Amino acid sequence: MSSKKITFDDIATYTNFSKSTISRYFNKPDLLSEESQEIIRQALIDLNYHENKLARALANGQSEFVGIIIPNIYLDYYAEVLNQLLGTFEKHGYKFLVFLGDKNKEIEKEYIEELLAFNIEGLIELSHSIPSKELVEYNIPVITIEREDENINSINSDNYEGAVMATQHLINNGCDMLIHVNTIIPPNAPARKRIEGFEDTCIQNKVQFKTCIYDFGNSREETEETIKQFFDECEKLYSGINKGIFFANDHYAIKFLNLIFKKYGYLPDEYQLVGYDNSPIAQDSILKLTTVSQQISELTTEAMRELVLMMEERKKSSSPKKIPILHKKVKPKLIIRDTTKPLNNIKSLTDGSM
Amino acid sequence: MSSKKITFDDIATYTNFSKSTISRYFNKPDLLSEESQEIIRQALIDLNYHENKLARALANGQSEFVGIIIPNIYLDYYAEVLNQLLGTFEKHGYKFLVFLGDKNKEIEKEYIEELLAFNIEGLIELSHSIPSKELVEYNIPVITIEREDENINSINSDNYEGAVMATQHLINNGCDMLIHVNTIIPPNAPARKRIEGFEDTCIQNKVQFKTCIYDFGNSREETEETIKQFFDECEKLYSGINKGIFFANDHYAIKFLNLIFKKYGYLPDEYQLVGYDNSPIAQDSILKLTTVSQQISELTTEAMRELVLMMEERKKSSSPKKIPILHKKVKPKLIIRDTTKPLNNIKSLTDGSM
DNA sequence: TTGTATGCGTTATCAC
DNA sequence: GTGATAACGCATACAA
Repeated sequence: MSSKKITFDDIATYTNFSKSTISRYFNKPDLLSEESQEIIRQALIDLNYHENKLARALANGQSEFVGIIIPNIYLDYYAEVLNQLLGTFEKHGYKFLVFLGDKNKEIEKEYIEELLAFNIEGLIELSHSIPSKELVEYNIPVITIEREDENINSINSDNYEGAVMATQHLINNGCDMLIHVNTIIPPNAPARKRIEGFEDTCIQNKVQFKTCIYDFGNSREETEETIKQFFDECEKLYSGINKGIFFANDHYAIKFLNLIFKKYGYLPDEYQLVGYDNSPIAQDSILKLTTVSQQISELTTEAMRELVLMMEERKKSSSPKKIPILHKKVKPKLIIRDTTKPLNNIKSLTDGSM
Repeated sequence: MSSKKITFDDIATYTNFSKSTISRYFNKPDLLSEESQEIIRQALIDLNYHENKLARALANGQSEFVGIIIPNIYLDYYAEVLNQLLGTFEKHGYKFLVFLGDKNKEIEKEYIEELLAFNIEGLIELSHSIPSKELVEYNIPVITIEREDENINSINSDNYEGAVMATQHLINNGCDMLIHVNTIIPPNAPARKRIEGFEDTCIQNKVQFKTCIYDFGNSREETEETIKQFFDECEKLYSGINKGIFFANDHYAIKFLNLIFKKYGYLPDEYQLVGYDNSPIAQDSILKLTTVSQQISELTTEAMRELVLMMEERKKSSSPKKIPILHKKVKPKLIIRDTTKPLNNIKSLTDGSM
């Protein structure tokens, strides 16, 4: 039926206009008279025309594609980031070509080549394999989210601030011993700032603290085993002390919480837990977890805003125009739920105002 | 530096070959002599050539694009499906253009138009808005996953079988009262089969049962409230009876499990719970949940396999070739964990063999 | 084994 | 306001 492809040529013959006029109808309709527009409009319907954006992209150099390289989508954080990014189609009209990165640098570079072969107008990089120094060399608009970004534009959550808020909250609640549990983080990764934020806050408040860095392995089992060991150690070493534990993510915190519940059947006052990420799991657990939200929605909105700016800029002036590198930070939010509560002592009252 | 775009023309001049020969180097290299190949190979490096797949696609009609329309990515199930689908790039080489569907039919149809404008070779539809009858009319290879599929090729999890396995397991374990909790499911949706599978199995085994359909609302709060009411009812109506509860998904089951733990501090023998989906949460809960895995990996592998077949077929014969509609089912898997266990009575021993 | 000519469906540059 | 013509970068039928 409508199998044969209708092109501008067909419409031109049908309407007795030229190809150029048909093209103008789409790109600069104001140049056409009202009647001409109406004639073409009708012809499109009569002939059942469907646009070919490949041809368009080839001719004008604008693919409307944005590439995304993301480590995976089974982690809540990445899934939500991708979710939000894809949602911006309505606003900006860019289509997304998505690749799963983080295998190794070479493979990821092949992905970028593939994306470039389709003339992507911009790239959003969440994967960690390619140093920012090399990303710059592709000479296209790139924005990174939550990764090493020394030489390139980026949007990051303010990890330092997030850690400060979590730590201060635990201190305000009257914890006497602060513990931070984290995994091995690559140098330059923004998440490292959480450790600094934690330690600085403890020192400033003159409170006892300990930073525990573990290798959590690559499987659920290893992670659970590691948390279990940490739990046993806590029970043994800090029994009777009011502990405030700040975990690097919600999963570690929930695993810990489950161990506590299995042993006690409830969360003893001497334990206060704070997670990170505000993943769905933080609300599906036996007690709803106090956590730090990275404000993913703002993170992605900002990322797209900046990327669109860069892409627009590029269309106008072909002059490279050396703008200083942009590192934007999004302030996280402490979400207080049921795994932290003020202990009944003076400290928690005075700390807030001092 | 390497800003100017190198084309086949440049390579042709550089090597004293013609454009066609350069093209052949990429598409039918065997036709070239070894020396010619070597010369061109070197020229590509010297000139720093980068292929333009837009031009290629325009010329040969093969975009290498597959469109995906998926309701969202914050639900574990969809996130994992997308994760797996994107992972097939290594195997098949198709690039994925991803859209978030399920707003309404009109918008989703616009997405499809957009995808068609980029000459996608095939479409994977997970969203529910567009009836299969209308999907067929686009006249391109389409495969649906877990949705209404009357008029179109599809891959579905065998929901009936999944429900049977879950129910039979509860019966074998000695439950005297079977309950199935589900939400309001649109007609024709494959998930409906779970209800049938549950009820049929109960009837066959002559065991008491009840099917509870609730409107779980659109927010976490509403869902929790509904589960809470269901829990209270269970406690009141079926106290002392060995209940086997089969939930439509892991989230409902976990919410229920949390309520039990908050009340009792453990899972009493009179409760046995089975979820559905094998979401990550099933293993992060206070007790690891017995659940039915949809075998997402096989679901997506099969989907891509079939889609690739259809796409290949289409390239060869332009004859529409009426093949019968394919409805493939993937067998789910019962994953037994800590929320079910055989009760000590004869029943659990004999039931299996009868 | 390689070259010539034409087409893919648009946009862009002039010209009228 | 509108039209002719040359790009865009590659593929392919037909020659040689």
